[in-house]
Amino acid sequence: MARIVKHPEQRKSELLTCAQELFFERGYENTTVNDVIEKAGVSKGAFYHYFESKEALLEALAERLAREGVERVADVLEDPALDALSRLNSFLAKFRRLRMESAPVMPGIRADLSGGTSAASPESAAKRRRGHRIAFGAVFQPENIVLYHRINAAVMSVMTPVLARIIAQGVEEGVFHNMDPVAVAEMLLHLGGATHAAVARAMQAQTEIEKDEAADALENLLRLHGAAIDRILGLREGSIRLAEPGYTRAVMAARTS
Amino acid sequence: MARIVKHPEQRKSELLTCAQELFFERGYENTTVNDVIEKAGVSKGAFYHYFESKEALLEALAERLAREGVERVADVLEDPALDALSRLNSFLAKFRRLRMESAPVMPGIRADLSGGTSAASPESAAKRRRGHRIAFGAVFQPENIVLYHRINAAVMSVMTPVLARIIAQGVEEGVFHNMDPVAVAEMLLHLGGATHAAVARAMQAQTEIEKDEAADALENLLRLHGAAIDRILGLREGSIRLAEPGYTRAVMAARTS
DNA sequence: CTATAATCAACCGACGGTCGGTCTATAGAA
DNA sequence: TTCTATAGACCGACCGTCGGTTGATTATAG
Repeated sequence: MARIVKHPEQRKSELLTCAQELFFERGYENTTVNDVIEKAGVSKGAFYHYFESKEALLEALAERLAREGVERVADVLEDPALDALSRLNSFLAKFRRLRMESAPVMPGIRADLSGGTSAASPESAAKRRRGHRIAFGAVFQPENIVLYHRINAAVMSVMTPVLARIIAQGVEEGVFHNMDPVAVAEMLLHLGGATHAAVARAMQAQTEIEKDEAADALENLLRLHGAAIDRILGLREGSIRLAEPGYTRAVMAARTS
Repeated sequence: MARIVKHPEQRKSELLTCAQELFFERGYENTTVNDVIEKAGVSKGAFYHYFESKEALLEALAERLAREGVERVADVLEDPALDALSRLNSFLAKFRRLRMESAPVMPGIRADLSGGTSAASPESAAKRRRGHRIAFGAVFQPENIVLYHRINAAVMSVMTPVLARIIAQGVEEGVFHNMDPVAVAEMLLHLGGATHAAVARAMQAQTEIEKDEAADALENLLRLHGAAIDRILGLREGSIRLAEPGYTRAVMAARTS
């Protein structure tokens, strides 16, 4: 076969992108290395030139997603005008959005970048992020625990210090009342896991009526989680707002199947 | 080979037990079906007579462990003398103990029931529970996310309603101040996930000094988690006691490697 | 400055070994 | 006999290896 040489970085990135799409569509276990190299238009040898194993590929993907995640919340961290509470609220909002966007499918958009050659085109981070939204929401399917938990672990480990800094700011400002920002950060992120479970449940909804109910339930739950965070941080009830009303429903409506 | 026929229930149980030991020692992925049937002294055919797939085996194991888990906390649920707070405290203590016991290895005990024939002897639940303590603590190794999360999911789904009932009692008694017991139960159990992560970290400790520090850190964290639960439930600080002082250290000391 | 050799990363794809799962046959219970 | 439990040879998918190739880059000679 014709030999195509590319910048190593780009190749690696393409492989990751193909893997990401396939993993999100079919799940990690149901995707073979051959699937990935076929989609990327690369040989076995090339693949194993870049990644030690299929596992390593997953790990690298998790890391990349985690990095992209922090990039997306970077602005709320850097804005010096924000007090701790608003910073935390913005952070949580962005974080939740991040979570949900890796789930739903925007129907119809899929056609314009599927196919084996998509990887050949130059890749912007923005384009890859589109890939997220297009994915089949497999992260929420039960068969994909591995995929989800790997990504989640990576995201948590980069997000913990970030969140901890915000909390530390709050403690310094005297608005948050707790010790050990890092531990509290971990707890809040683990609570995010509870949210994930709830989102997964909501995603199971089939009929319109079920979806409506699920969306309501989810928003209620988010309010409750918000209240829990209020209490953990020693804030007035209602300080943390996890649920912008209607957002949940909007996201769910955009989802296919 | 000689054909040995047993009560289906017992066979199934033996297969589960062998699988449990192997999974805990080597992890799910690193255990082959052949390993399991060899240890159990059974043919491939027999195995696939009882379980549709390797996956199904894992699922069944997770279910059994979850069932055994509720059995072990059943008494604190049924004791009518307990008020909600003491019940919750006992529940959390037992639950935490459950978590930790599936991790450490009691050195030296291992010899007396290892080997391929152990499965042939009659099995009491008590003996199987010993198996827990004997396991290599692989549940805390990073390569065993699958194993851990499957078990955890099963345990959570049976524990949620149980915990919810306790919380509901507390709300009725007017000592807990929050709504939706089920959602709160889920949150508390997810917090348990944070504990797990911390335990996993503590388990990494190698030298005696490191272990000591890790034990201290872990107890601090448990106190913090306790405080968080206090706040979520609207209790006086110190009502929930997750860390019996010294217990953490004792458990860690009992662990090999 | 050009030509050529040497080097090395990037890439190819056939092949091997492992392992989950299937299938046919049969022993024993009812 | 019939049905369930058991045996174990066999199949095929799939991860990873390995020996080899290509082409860009750099060193060296002319």
